[in-house]
Amino acid sequence: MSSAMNRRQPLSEPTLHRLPVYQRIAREMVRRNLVTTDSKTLSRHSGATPATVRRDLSGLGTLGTRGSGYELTRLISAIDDALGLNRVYDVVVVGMGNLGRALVGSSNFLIRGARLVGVYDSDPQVQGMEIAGLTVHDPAQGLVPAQIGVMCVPAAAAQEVTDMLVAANIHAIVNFSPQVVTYPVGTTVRYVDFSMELQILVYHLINGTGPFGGGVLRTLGFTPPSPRPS
Amino acid sequence: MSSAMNRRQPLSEPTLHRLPVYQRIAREMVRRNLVTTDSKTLSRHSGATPATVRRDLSGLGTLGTRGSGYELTRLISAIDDALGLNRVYDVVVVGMGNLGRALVGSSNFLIRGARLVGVYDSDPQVQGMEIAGLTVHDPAQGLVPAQIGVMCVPAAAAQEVTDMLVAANIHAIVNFSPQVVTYPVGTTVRYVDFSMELQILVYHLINGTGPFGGGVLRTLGFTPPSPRPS
DNA sequence: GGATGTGAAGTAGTTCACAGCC
DNA sequence: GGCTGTGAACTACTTCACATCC
Repeated sequence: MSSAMNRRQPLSEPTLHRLPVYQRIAREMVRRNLVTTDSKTLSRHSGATPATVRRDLSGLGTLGTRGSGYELTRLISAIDDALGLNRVYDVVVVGMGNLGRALVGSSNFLIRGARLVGVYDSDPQVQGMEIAGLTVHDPAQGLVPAQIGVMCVPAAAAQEVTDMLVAANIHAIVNFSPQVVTYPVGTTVRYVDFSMELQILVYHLINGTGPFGGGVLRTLGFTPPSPRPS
Repeated sequence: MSSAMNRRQPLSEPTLHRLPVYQRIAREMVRRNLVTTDSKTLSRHSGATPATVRRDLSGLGTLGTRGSGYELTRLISAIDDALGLNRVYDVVVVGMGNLGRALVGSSNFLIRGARLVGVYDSDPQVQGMEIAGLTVHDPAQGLVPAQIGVMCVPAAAAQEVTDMLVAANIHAIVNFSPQVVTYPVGTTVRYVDFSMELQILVYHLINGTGPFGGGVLRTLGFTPPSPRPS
């Protein structure tokens, strides 16, 4: 039913980042027993303009109905499809401090298709504990095969853990450490940085962007790469 | 010394989101006893092109030296200045589960200028505990005055807590709950969503964007607003 | 020589506005 | 009537390329 690989032109980066938002809204609507929606409603809830919503969604193939709008279940599965959420991916999480536990415990972290296959911590006190149905192991002892690695370790350990992940053939990494790490070409690292959110919010607060400046808040979060420093 | 308010044209959104990245890199360099850097080096570590780095930084006033580059301390304080990090802001955090604790415990969450003034949880078991030097209180009993509110509560409580924050006159909110909330015009909400990072990573993984597609990974994280649903 | 800062050119993303379909 | 989907216009961002200054 769901063939993820109908070769359309790749989604633009901004579109790619709005799709999960639309999906969340659509899921919420389903929860409220709604059946359809339209670009204007999605616009109000997402902050994108109706035209942008339509442009984004039209990139997923023909899924709206002129005159009435979008069927929610169809919309949700089309976005799943576009993002590849109908495929199964194995995820390991390294670092079982508060953040690591918060992540694996959060129902929304493991999205459709993502399967938690390993949890690690270098602290012997934590090793052996059962978290999210898995036993915590020492990452230095080797990692279970996976496609995605998540790092929730202190900044000081970030580079070392990155190297471990790369050595374990895991080339897609989400880094929650406030640390720029280096990695070989062919590896992807996404940085997630809480303090950045605060910084941006403070800026908007001072400059009146966001609340004022047009009514609708529009924000983009930038996260960096870093191929091969010296 | 630091006058944040030299009225330049407001920073563009993409620039605004790269500045913290440059700053992090600069801080790391200072830690390694370096004194200056240049746009090419910042480019390598940030993933932006050298031209983009220069354009971004030139917006902060004249701070580079032709022929040699940027002095790190000057660069850091210029970014602080532009983002308003030299001003003091009061922050409250609602929700002291794993995530809330991880946040207030993380040294990088409270950036320069941000001051944690209140921590809250609706669980009586948690109330009274000392976390990050503060006693946890029941948010329903009222919140201490602050400029910024951070929500680390379950999705089901997100709307209620948003209303509390707004009632307490806190109009800048960071929402870590996977829940789209509604709020009055004049309030800013930034959504931070972990699962979104995974979704985007999965997309890049499938489509070969990022690792391939040009060598350097470039990613943008989009976070939504939502003014007034029905 | 070498790196910044910036007009000018190029590219990407957004918004308009309307034809097409329900 | 209403709402989608999309060429065309517009706006914003990025990149080039070079004059400028150390």
